[in-house]
Amino acid sequence: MLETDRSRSATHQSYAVLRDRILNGELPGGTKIVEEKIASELGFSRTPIRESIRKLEYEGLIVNKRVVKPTEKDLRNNFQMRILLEGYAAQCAASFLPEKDLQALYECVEIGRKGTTEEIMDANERFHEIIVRASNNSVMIDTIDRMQSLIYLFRKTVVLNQRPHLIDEHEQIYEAIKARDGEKAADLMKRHLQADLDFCLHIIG
Amino acid sequence: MLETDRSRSATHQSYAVLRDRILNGELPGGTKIVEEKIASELGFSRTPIRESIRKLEYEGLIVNKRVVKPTEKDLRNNFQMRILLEGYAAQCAASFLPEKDLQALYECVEIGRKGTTEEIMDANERFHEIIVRASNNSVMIDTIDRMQSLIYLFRKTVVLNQRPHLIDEHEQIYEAIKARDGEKAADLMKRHLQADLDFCLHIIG
DNA sequence: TTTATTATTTTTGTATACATTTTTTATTAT
DNA sequence: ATAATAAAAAATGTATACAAAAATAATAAA
Repeated sequence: MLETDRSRSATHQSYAVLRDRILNGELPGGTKIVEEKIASELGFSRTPIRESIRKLEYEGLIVNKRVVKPTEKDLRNNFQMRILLEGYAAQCAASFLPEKDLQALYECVEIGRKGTTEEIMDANERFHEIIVRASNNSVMIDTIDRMQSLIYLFRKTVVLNQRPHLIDEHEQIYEAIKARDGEKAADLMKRHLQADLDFCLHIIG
Repeated sequence: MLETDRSRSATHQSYAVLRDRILNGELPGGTKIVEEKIASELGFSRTPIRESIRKLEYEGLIVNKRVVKPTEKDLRNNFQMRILLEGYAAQCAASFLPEKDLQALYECVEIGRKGTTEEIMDANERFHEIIVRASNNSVMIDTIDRMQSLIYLFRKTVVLNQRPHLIDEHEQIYEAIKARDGEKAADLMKRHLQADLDFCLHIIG
């Protein structure tokens, strides 16, 4: 259904719409966000709009009342965080990951080889999510969650060019986790993210 | 001056007051936070109070409309994050830290030995802050900033018992940074935070 | 007494109005 | 024409009112 979902709060609805409009480029970086304008556009009052804007500010999608225009530095900063957190998470995964999740991880690799672009993107996201959850650390999970939007925003420009070896790297990480080799899993994950960053930087540079 | 500061917004004022009341124990863990009650208490309307509450929720000081009661798990999660981020920051500091900051770092160590309890606490906080800033990564800096309140809340119970070797450890970290030994600085920082965590857990356990 | 069910009250969510601040535009002086 | 200032407009911050939802208390049935 495409009509607005009356079962959720106005705040939640407007947040979701705004967020999507930013992520899909409908509201490009630099766009001024004016409460009243958004409010009348979406058919809500300013009050819930205000709250969604605040939430988007916390996620870094809105800065100074404008849609963020992430810099190369932002990209580096976010990836450096991911390298630290997901590296650690991969190590945890090697120690703790239950069989069920291990299978799910492998499915992501398989879809990465055979799926449609859409499916591949989902699978990649899921691959990382499973590993992050293995950290069993809600602070980390929430932090990475908050960073997702910004990273996605950047990735859009990159995503159509499928990066070579991406799935191979995932498979290697999967193998290391399966073999319960924490050191190796962490190291591979860090290299994987670094390569991803380098690829992004190369494309936009 | 103790009277409310009219130069700042109601949102900012109420945020600061609420935050402090939570941190100093005036609003102990588990206390139900009711917008209307706080509003009339502080002499503002619900609108700005609502916003401050949201902000405190993002910081983790309010959960489900109640003042957070951090668990041992929360403590561990937060410290694990700090170990990763501040370990990395210490490494950066060894590479990049300007002379001026290096001196400031040493002053923190000195105050740690000679100062009053109040001064020591401030110096300890500053010591870590200088190193975190050396990461030159705003995402990291902001993340650690957001975690401070929760950590402080927990620390309150521990802070009166001065932990042995704390200042010695700071000095060692300072020395490693001064010697531009990134590996060592990171390693010492990680051990330092782990020791801090263990001490906290021991006290509350 | 305990458990369901229904009133009642409290609290939150949202709309609206107005006050304050910020931004833009117009005007004047250099 | 440029910079400084004043006037106007726009946008945000805050208060208040009411509607919806959630929590609590009261009542009835098992």
